[in-house]
Amino acid sequence: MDRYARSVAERSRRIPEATVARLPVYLRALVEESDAKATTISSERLAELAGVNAAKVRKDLSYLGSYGTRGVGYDVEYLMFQMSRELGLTHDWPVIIVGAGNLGHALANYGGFRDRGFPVAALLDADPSKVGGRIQGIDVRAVDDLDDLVAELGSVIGVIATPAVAAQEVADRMASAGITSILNFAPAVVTVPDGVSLRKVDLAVELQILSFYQQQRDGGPDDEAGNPDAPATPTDPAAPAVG
Amino acid sequence: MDRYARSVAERSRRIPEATVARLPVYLRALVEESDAKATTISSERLAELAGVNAAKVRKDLSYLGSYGTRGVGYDVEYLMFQMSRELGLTHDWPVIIVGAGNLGHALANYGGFRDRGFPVAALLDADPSKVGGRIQGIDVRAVDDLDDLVAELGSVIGVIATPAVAAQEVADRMASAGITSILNFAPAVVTVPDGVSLRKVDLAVELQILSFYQQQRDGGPDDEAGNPDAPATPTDPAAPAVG
DNA sequence: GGTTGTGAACAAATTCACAGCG
DNA sequence: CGCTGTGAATTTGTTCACAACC
Repeated sequence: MDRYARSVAERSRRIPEATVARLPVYLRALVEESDAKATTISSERLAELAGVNAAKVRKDLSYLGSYGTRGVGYDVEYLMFQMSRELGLTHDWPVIIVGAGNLGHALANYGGFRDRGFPVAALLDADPSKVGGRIQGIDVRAVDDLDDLVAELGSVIGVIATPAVAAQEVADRMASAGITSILNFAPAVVTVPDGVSLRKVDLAVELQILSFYQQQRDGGPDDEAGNPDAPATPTDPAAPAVG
Repeated sequence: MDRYARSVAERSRRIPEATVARLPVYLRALVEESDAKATTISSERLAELAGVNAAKVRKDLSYLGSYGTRGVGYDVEYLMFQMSRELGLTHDWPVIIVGAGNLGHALANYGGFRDRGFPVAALLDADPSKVGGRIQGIDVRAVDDLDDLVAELGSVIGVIATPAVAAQEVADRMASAGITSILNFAPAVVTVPDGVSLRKVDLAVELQILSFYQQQRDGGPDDEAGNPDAPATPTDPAAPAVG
C-alpha cells in the first residue's frame, strides 16, 4: 500500500471513545520511557506503565495505524510523535478558566496544565472584588470580558470552576463566545450545543463511588441484623474502580 | 432463608460499574427536586436533571430494586433514602489527604467534600516546613503519622494529591495503614493490592481528551505527504458534532 | 525466537419496545 | 391511560488466540 492511500485510510478510521481516553496515558508513559533513554517499547511494557493489559494496548495503537515492528516493538519517539499529533498536542491550547474561587485558584496555579500544553491564558470571575487581582501572573478579569478574551487569545477550551448554580450560564456564555471544548468542575449537569465537547470532573462524585464499593466490602447496605457473609471484593482487575 | 430473602436478593444483585458511577448524579438530582418540594418524580424528569435518557434511568434504578409506582413515578424521599443507603452515604466518611501543595490545599478548602459527607479529617505532607501549619482548621501533619491517624480517625478513604513521583509510595503507605479506598489526583499510574479500590482523576488527561475531539473538528491531524507541521490557529468553523 | 496486528469470541453497556400494573 | 420494569436487540468495549512478519 502506498503512502497516500495509507494516510487516507488512517484519517477515516474512527477511534473508539474508550481508546481516546487512554491515549494520553500511553503518551505519558512514552515520555517517561523516552526520558529513560529507551528507543523501542513493547506492548507488554507499555501496558505495564499504563496500567492496562497488552492486548488492549495493541488494539488501541492499531487504531492509530500500524506503527509497530513485529518481533521488535514500537519506536518510542515515532509513536510519541504520532500520538501527540493524533491528540492535537503539537501546539499549545490556551485555556480560559471561569471561577477564581478555591478550585479555579488552584487550577491556575497548577503547573501540570502548562507543562502539558494547556497554559492558563485567563482567569475570570463574576465577583467584582476578585477582578483586578493577580494569580500566578494571570490577571483576574470579569466574566463579561469572555467574548473579548476568546477572540484576543484564540482560546477554544474553557474550564468551569464556579459554584454549581452558575455553571450552566457560564457554559452558555462560553459556547456563544466561541469556546468549543469545556471541562466542567462544577457539581452540576450542564448541557452544551451540538459541536461543543464537554467533559466533567466531579470530585464529590468520585468519593461517593468509592463509598459504594467501600460499603460493599464492609457488608453491603445494612437494614437488617448483622450479616455473617462478608462478600469478597468485587474485584475485576480490569474494572476502572478497582485496582 | 425466607426471612432474609429480600435483603439477600438485593445484596446479590450485582450493580454494573457504569450504573454505580451514575447513582451519585441521580442522588444530587433528587436532592434538588426534594428541595423544590416535589414528592414524586418520573424517570423522564430524573433523566433530564441527570443529563441521561429515561430508559437508562429506569434500568439503573431497577438494579436497586422496584422502588417506583407504575403510572406515577418514584417517591422522591424514599428513592433518596434507598440510594443513599446503597451508596453508603448514611454516615460520614472522614478522608485523609496526602499532599498539601496547591491541589491538596484547594481540596482541603473545598466545601463540597464536607457538604457531601466527606469531611477532610487530616492533611499530610512530606515537607517538614509545611508540617505544623493549619489549613481551614486542619493541622498539617507528617506523612509518617499516617498509620496513627488512620487508626485514630477511623478513616478508610485516602486522597493522593502529591506530585507524580510520590504517588505510588503514598498509595503503598495508605494501603498498609488500612486505607481501602483511594482517590488519586497525581498524574501517575498507581497500583494497589486486592481489596483496595482506586479511582483516578487526571486533570491534564481530561484536557488532552478534549484536545483530541477539538482537533478532529478542526480537520484532523495534518500530515499530507511530508508536511509534519501543525495547524497554527485553530479557528475553523465547520463542526461535525462530537458531543 | 519475539512481537505486532487483527479477526473472532466474549462481555458490558445502552437502547428499544412493550407487557404489566397502578 | 401513564409510567415502570425488563427481556431482547443492538452497540460498544475487551480479551483471546494466532497468522503474519521481522
